[in-house]
Amino acid sequence: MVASDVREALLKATLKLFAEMGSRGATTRRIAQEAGVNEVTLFRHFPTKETLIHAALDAFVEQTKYKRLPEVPTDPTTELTEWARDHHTHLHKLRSLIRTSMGEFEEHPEQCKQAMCVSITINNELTGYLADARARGLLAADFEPRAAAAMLMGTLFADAMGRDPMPERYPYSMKDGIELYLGLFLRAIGARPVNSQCA
Amino acid sequence: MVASDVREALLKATLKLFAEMGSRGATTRRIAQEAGVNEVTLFRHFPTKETLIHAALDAFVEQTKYKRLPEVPTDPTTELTEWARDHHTHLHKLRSLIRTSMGEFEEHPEQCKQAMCVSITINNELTGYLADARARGLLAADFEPRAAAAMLMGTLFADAMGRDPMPERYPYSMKDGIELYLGLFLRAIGARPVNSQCA
DNA sequence: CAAGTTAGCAAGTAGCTACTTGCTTACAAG
DNA sequence: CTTGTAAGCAAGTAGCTACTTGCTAACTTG
Repeated sequence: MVASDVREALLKATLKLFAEMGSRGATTRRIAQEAGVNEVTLFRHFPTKETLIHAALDAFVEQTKYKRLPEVPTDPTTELTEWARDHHTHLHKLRSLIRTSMGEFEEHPEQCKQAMCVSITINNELTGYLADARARGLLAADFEPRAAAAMLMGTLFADAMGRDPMPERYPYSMKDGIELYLGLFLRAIGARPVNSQCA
Repeated sequence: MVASDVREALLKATLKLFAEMGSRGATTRRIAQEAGVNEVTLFRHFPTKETLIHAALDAFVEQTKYKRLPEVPTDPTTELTEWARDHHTHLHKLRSLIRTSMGEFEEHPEQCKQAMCVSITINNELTGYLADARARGLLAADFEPRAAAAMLMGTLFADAMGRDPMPERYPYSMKDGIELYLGLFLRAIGARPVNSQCA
């Protein structure tokens, strides 16, 4: 086993255990065992547990890929629906990690911010897209792109985080939910609805 | 000090420390110190730490009060705006506790559900209100109340949870945010907007 | 073949964890 | 005044925590 393999195995194991039980629960013993290496080896690669967790989150953020919105908006209804589906899938896959990171905000604010920085980028991109589409006359003229972005992302976020703790609140499927949310959202921002009665 | 005072102090201290550092971080030693009692006294009142945390969350849920929507909807714009303001304040006050509980879902799902049960009730109430208002012709006829409720609550939830870890995403004040969200939401569900151009 | 690197292993550090035991003190009710 | 209850305190349990030390085995590279 090459040194870089050990390092990678440790980062992967750390991310998994961190998502499952937080930084207190992800003990060096458990991480080493999950990675299949000796605990001493862990400390030869990372001086402290804190360093290891930081590196694991860093590596995770760096390798994260997300679907980008088109630079030039042409069909908000289609483009936003497709984007929302992808973003929700992304959030749902990472729900444990996100919940754990946010849950540790009080104790480790920097660590939490580190994990959340991707969503800030995505939020900015969505805001920019909405502003562009509005400027091009594809949407209503009188809405605030930042708030609309917060609304769509917040809705998807809450759905992805809340589905397993509160299934009663989400009786419809993820797929149906996104369609329903998008229907409402598109009407809110004045996009061309499928059955337009008004504009 | 009466026995019930000790019990209450322990429950209060437990809730505070649990919100700050989760069930692993809220050690019996710290809880006892925060409550101003001896650690042995803690175990005389609660056989295990688990029991104590459960009781603390139980007491919290029981004493939680929230603003109710009117049973008969008459003015959705005003009523929902007022409700949203109150609900957001409520979420924001409890953000640490909510984040921590959700962060521990993987390890303690029942404990998480216990803390989240209030929001299920609130969600049902909002859904009912929207359905009633729609049936009375105060809103558009073609939206899904469950999805709309999830959207409004999700937006407020994400705002309240995300404001301190990601201030960049919420450059506007809480008060302004709610107004912006409500403007969008009311248009989505076809409520009488303040400056109507269409219906 | 020699030298350096990397890992495993056994053991040990000091400190924290939930929880227990035995004894003492304070107070309130009969 | 006596009795029961609730609390404090000191000490101890067994086990886990991050992290260290010293030594050995395997592999790679010059």
